[in-house]
Amino acid sequence: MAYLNPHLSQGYQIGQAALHSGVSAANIRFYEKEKLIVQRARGDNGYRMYSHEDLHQLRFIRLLRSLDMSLDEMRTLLHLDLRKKSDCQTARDTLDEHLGHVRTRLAELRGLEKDLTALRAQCDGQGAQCHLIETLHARARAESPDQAKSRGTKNKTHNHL
Amino acid sequence: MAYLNPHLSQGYQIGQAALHSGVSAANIRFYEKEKLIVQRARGDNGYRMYSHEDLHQLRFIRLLRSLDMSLDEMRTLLHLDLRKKSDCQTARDTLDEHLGHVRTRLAELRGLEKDLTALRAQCDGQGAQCHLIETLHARARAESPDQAKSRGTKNKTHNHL
DNA sequence: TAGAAACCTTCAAGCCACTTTAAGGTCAAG
DNA sequence: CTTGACCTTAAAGTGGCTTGAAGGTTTCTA
Repeated sequence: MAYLNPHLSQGYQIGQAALHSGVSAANIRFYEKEKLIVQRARGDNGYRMYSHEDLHQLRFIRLLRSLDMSLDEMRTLLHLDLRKKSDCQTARDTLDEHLGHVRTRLAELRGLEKDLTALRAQCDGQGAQCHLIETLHARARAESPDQAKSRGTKNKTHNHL
Repeated sequence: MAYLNPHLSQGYQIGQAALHSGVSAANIRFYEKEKLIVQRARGDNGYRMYSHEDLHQLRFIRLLRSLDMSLDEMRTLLHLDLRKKSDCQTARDTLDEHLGHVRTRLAELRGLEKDLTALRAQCDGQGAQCHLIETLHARARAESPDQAKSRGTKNKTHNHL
C-alpha cells in the first residue's frame, strides 16, 4: 500500500520533505519561486529531490515563520555568514526590529480587547435589552475622523501581524 | 484655491465624504463594490453624492474596522434590525466571536514576544560573540515537525488579525 | 477664452503569504 | 492495463485594501 520512494539514495521527494519539515509541498514550491531556497537539480523524472540539509533549511524557515517573520526578514537571516561580525549585528538588528513589530501589535490588540470587553459588558443578555449597536452608532456619531485617525490599528509598513 | 462643492444641496462629493468620515475615497468605492454601503443615485455629472446619514454609516464602518472586524462581520452587523430580539442576539454573538479571535491572537503574540525576548537575550552584543543564528539552527535541528505543528501561530479561519 | 488645477470616473494590477484548482505526467502494485 | 499515489506547471483565489493609468468635469486664474 505505502508508496515508497523509488530514488531514496538521492534523497526525499517533495511530499516526504513536506512531512519531515512541516512545510507543505505547495509552500515549498512557493519558497523556491520566492528564492528563499535554492533550486536543486531534479531527478530523471523531473521530480524535486531534497537532502537532509535541505530538510534542515526548511525546518529553519518554518521556525522563523512561526516567529511571524516576513519573507524579507527571512531572506536577510538566511544569507548571513555566521563568521562575520557585521552579519551578526545584522541578525541582532533584524530580531530587534521584528520584536518591535510584535510589541506594537501586542499593544494594539490589548487596547482592542479592552474596548471590546467594555462594549460587551453593555449587554449581558440578562433582563434589560441589548444596547450594543446603539452604543456603536452613538460612538460613530460622537467621533470626528480627525480624532479617530489616531485610534486606527493598521500600520502601513509591515502589517502582516 | 479651495475647491468648493458645486452641488452642496445634494450632499457631499466622495472627497468630502472621505474627509468627514475618515474613510479614503478609494476605500469608499471599495466598500460600495463589496456592498457594505448602498449604491445611491448619482449627480448629473455621474459623481457619487453622500448625505449626512451616509457619512454616519461610513464612520460606523470605520469604527468597526478599528475594532478589527472583518467585512463579513460588518455586513452582519450592518443589516441588523435593532427592534428585533433575535438580531440583538446576533449582535452579541458576533461580538463574542470576534472577541474570541482577538484573545486568541493576543495569546499567540504574547507567546511570540516571550520567545523572541528570550532569543534576544542570548546575545546582548557585549563582549561574547553572538549566538542568535546558531541557536535558531540548533532549534531547527531539535524540532520534529510533529511537535512543531502545535506551535504554529496561524489559524486557518479568520486570520486577519 | 485657454489652460491649469482640483476634483471626479472606471478598470486593472499590486501587496503578502499562501492555498486551491485544473490539467496533465510518472511510477509501482493488483 | 487500470488504479491510485505521487509528482509537474500555471493560474486564480484569499482579505482589505492601495496605487496607477487613462480619461471626464468643473472651477479658478491669466
